[in-house]
Amino acid sequence: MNLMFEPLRKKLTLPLLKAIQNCGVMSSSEEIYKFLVEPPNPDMGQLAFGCFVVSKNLKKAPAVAAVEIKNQLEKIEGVDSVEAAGPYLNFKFSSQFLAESILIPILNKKTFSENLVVDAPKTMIEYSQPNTHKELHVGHMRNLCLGDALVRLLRRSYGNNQIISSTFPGDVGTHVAKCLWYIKNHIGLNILDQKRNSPDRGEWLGQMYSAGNIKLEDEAIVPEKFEKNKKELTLILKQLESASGEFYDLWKETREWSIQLMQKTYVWADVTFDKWYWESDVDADSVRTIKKYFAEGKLVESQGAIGLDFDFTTETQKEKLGFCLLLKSDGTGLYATKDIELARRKFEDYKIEKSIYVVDQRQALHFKQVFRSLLHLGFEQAKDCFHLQYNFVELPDGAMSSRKGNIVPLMLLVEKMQNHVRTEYLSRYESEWSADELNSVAACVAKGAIKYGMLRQDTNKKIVFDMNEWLKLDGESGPFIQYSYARINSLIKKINISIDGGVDKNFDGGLLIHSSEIKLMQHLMNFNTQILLSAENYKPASLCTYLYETAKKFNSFYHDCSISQAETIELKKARLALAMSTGEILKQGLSLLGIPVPERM
RNA sequence: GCGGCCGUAGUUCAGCUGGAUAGAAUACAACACUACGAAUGUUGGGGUCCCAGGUUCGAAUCCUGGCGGCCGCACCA
Repeated sequence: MNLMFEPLRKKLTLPLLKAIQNCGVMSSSEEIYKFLVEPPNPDMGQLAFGCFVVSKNLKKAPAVAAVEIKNQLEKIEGVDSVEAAGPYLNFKFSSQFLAESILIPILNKKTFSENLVVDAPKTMIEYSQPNTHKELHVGHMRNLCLGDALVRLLRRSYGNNQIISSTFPGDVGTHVAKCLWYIKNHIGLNILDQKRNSPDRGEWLGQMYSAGNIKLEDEAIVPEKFEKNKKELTLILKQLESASGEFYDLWKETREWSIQLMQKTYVWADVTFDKWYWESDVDADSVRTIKKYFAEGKLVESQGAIGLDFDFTTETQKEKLGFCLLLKSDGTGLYATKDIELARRKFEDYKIEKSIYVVDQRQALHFKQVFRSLLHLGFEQAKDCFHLQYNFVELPDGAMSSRKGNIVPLMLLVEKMQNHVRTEYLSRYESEWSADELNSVAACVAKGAIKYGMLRQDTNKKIVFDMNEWLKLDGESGPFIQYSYARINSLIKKINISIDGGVDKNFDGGLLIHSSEIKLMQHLMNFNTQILLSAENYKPASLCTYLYETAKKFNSFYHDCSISQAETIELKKARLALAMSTGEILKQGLSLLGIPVPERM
């Protein structure tokens, strides 16, 4: 259940409820809280109540209802004026009240610790399902950034203990076989002695996979070669399955190389998982589980295979999800087989009530079938399983595919971005800052650029990745927000005044009357509402927009209202408090997106 | 054929659980640094919100039907 935590809205609910009841209409605080919106123009006030709901019950025009409610409204402390403007009641708060109820909780950090929701469900978020023996590319970056931001947003909203993050790497399967096949048949196993000590052995495996795939596709048109290759691949897969033989040993060793490369990426992204589910671990059990369900009569047989049919029409039901195949006619499992077993483990091992899967949109039907199957098998939690689908990252000349080998490796983007930031923007500090600081700031800004770029766009729109466009860093970007933060930070250091008794105590908020100051405060007011909205709608992109607007509103304030040149020391203190609050919001907000801030840049 | 997602300024996108005059960025034009950091700010032009119906006091937003693009639909993952 969501709490009413936003102080300005909360302030108006009770007086409004009373006034509406005096007009003879029943309502509730929750309803009123929900219908309080921001006027289009901040000069009209900070909050507006649309009288449409009331007018319906009153059977009067909304504008008439607005006037009637206004007449019933008692004086509210902190509210300077109430105006009926057409169907709306506009409330203008005093600067004093705005500063007290918005800035002070930010400065004493209450804003960042108060509860937003009670009775939140225990939730698992699975994201990043990388394959070993392949290299992560910029497409995987979208998944990683999205999943991580969701974990952070939901932890803030639901509480840290309610959220479990997990990953499900694919460390077995035909892609592994293809990679090993190519090394053995076309490179020779001797090379491994040399690769063992090579720093790029993980990347190299990815290249071997691509090369193997291309080779196999080329040779598939010659029937003899096709048959020979198929036999060799089957042999490899059999060895992996039986956990013995030279390919099994090879797999065990090379798997580690890939995992180390993944870890490197996760370290870069500041991502950690509470639980790693390995495909190799789930694989065998999944087939056993499905066979058990079949023996219990919960599944059907069709054309020698086993699964569930969700394509039927009866008098009461209509389903068009197709046939969900769970066991092939040769008795082996499929992707869906593993996902059923995986879900079972999540439900039973962690007692989760809600399960989120961050996977690209091509899997939409797959997850519909899996969730439907889980429900059929008696898992009520399936109703709270959610597939967060996102669209692909493409290159300007089309789709990216590690099979074809036309990928932009994820760490290449990171490297290019860091170098770019270092040479184009930070070179001016070359003589002033230490090399360590230059490097760490470049890394921080690059991270901001990449993560923000991946998150700012709505999940169901595709991203066309153009390296040159990404390196531009102007307009709505992560570094724009980081820059605003860095500027606020150095501003605070330079102003060099102290606020008696700490910044959260003694400043006169009543002095903040410039429209840029009011607009900024009004915007800061919505921080927690915005977080909850982003979390519950699974939309980190909306938090991106919010933070970008925060930075822009701060920039306007910065240009309109000088702090160092403020007329009085009191005004200086008040403006400083506003700047500090904004800096805090930017820092905390970015951290929920997984983006750090530099102290200077 | 069936299903999912998308269609808003030249371009990339917000807004979509219905509400006040549809917003940014970019590109283009002009202006503002002896100044708390110009990775900035201010101003300007630029729109049949894919089309047609419907619901409503009110539709970019909801419903129906089209059109266009991408994706998916049984032994791959």
